[in-house]
Amino acid sequence: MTNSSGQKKFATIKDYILSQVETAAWPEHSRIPSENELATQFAVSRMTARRALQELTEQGVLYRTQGVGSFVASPKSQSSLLEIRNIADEIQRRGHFHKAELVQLTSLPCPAIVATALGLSRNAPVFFSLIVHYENQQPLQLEARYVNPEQVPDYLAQDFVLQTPHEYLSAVAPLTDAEHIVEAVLPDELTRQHLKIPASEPCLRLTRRTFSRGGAVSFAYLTSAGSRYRLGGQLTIQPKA
Amino acid sequence: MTNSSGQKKFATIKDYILSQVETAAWPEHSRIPSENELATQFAVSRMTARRALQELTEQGVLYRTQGVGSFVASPKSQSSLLEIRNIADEIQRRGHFHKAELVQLTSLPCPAIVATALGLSRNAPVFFSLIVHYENQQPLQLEARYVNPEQVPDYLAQDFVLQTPHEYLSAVAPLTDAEHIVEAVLPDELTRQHLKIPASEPCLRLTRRTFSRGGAVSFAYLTSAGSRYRLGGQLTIQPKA
DNA sequence: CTTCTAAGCTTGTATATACAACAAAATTCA
DNA sequence: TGAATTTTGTTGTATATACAAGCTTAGAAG
Repeated sequence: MTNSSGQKKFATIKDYILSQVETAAWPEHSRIPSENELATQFAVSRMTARRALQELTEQGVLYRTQGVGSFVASPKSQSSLLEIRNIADEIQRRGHFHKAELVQLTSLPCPAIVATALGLSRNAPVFFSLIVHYENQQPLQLEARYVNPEQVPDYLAQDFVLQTPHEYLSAVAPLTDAEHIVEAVLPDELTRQHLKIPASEPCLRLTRRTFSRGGAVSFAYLTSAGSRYRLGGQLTIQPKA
Repeated sequence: MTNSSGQKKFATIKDYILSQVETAAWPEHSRIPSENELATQFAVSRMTARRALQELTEQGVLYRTQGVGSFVASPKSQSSLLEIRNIADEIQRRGHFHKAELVQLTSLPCPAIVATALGLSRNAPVFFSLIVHYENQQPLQLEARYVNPEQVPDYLAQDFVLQTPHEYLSAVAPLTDAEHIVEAVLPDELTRQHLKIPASEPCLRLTRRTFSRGGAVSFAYLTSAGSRYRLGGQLTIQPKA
């Protein structure tokens, strides 16, 4: 079921398409290879190639028309997406006490709860980033973040750049313009996958909503494996000096 | 490709599942028929039944676990943040001024995290309560709490001045999905002075901000010394080892 | 009793095939 | 020329099959 790198086949094709789109090798609104062409190129069945195209369509990367083809969707977000990716690199480069890895960065139609939280219309494009945080070489937290694309500059300047998830928990300043909710949940599929925990292991999930004068800016989930992240562990983190 | 009504087959199955969920014929967190069972029941292939289940999972109606089955998701989990916010607004509007008011919601099957914390068996009935704390006639804290039913009398007698307006709750919102609203921080100066605790002692801080379209309307928070705060003990997650 | 193993279920991935629905291009026909 | 028709290629739906991956339970082994 997997290729030489252990990755699933449809995921390999997704990565390929994403790289073509992000590097603008396939420009906006350009027609991309058909299901059959991709299937031939990657030596998979059409249904496998189709799955890659379909998931990217659901994530807002592509749009497809029956009888016509598949096309690269509005990359208005893509320049900003690259910005966020650079910032994730910056977090890692600065050598905070934990390592962060950006595993997914896409623009996707707004889920209902995010639309409500951010005051966006349903299915409006929203930035979605997925970051795995490590401590002691072990995946510790999974951060899913939804960002209002139109407010990215403010968001970057005020909030995102220099703050680590630990600082989210300990710093007081953001409290004046943010809501925090910590809840105990069972891990969703993404969390299970990235933290490598069983479905039955309870997690702590931090939900954070950030506001600017213009309104809600971001909506983030930060999920931590319960067995690795005791509440006491959170409390020992030093506050921002 | 379509059935007698011209509807697509997977859509027919989706509608069926949705009707079962919406009428609570299949209650929350209950296991629903497997892919093969649905395929047999509707005389379709497993992949068609699978598509119905998959799309409903993506929509948050179901959740699925490999090797186990498909289950009815809790719709409240997607909107609980807003429901809690509405309750806070409603409490403030109605002008309740008690030191601590227990607004009991329901008894729930014990989530895994609570089972771990309280030492109950999984899915055993547990008391879920929502407690509002007031100070200086201002709403100060909104607290979600799980209680071991067998310990409720002691709990009531020892800790709180309580009122239980069931009718109020039924009028406001049925909050059947549990949320813990608590944040872990180190104490600030004010907290240290009033609680007489060292700076290194962890605290639980709850924050509550209420917004209208014009901006922030109210802000409520409560910081409690972790060692004195009963909820902290309940929420502490023990490592597996 | 505990621990390990195997069976039997579940969902997840992948293949090969077939036909339907649709749109654009090519062809035919007036 | 211009309109109607056919062809071609695309995505959409559906089936049947196979194996992988994961969880639970039953039973064997110690």
